[in-house]
Amino acid sequence: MRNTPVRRAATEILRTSPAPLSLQELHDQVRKELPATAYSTIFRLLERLEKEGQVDRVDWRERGSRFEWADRPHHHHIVCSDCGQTVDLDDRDLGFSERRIQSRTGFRVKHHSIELEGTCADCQS
Amino acid sequence: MRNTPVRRAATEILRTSPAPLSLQELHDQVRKELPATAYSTIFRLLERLEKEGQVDRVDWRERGSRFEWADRPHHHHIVCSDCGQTVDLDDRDLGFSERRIQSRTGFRVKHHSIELEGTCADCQS
DNA sequence: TTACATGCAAATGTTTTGCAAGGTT
DNA sequence: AACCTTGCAAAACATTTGCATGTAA
Repeated sequence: MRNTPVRRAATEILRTSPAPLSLQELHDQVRKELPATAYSTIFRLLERLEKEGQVDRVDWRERGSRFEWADRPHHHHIVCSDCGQTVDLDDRDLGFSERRIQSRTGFRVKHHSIELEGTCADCQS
Repeated sequence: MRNTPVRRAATEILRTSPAPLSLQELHDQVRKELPATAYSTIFRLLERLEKEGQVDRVDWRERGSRFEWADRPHHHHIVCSDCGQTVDLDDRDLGFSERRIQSRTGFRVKHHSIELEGTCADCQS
């Protein structure tokens, strides 16, 4: 993959983002530095990064697809519906085990997607 | 809600479907009985049934939004990626507890969405 | 008769693609 | 120079809405 300005900017933004970004959000942020950047360029970049496994896609019902840099191990998210704060959760936090599912259903589990929504401690007061 | 042919057909199909249906699939099935039925009619019907809580929406990453009759209690799904067979799972099956999340994160959990994909026992052989 | 439901067509919104021009190696 | 990337525009899809007509109550 060639080292171009758009790619440098986009990957830097993705790497340092505290929460997964939508295509639109990433495009907006890249354009702050490189205003001429096309939406389709970001589309193709994310498509490619996802295919190569450098970026993971997260699907939230109401918030659409979002992307995050794939440097952290497997995890899920809980998002605050008031302020948007996102916290990562791993399978252990969730009590999730593919083995348990396998023994209950006979299915061999390939993927699982778990997304939670709630109110963070700050927004509860 | 008025008792019309389209609604009778659509609700009967939804009620008896073994797995959640997409808008497109429901439209196709309704048209087997009522060929003139418009896509937008099914769109509006689902929109309304969901709003009234008679139908639940399920979001699968690659399979899009699907709808199921809301007569069963809260549950999730595991789908066979080979044959499409869908099995329901409840929170107990998954080891899931909102209380645990709450104590680990401080978040008060409002919703959670869990979708699994795998290979069913039949397709493993 | 009245108000809701439907079919049709078009508007919106989103995701994807084709292609010529420009940039990286 | 060769090939990959990009911007632009349009295509392909999917979702949603407006409106005149049909139909249940």
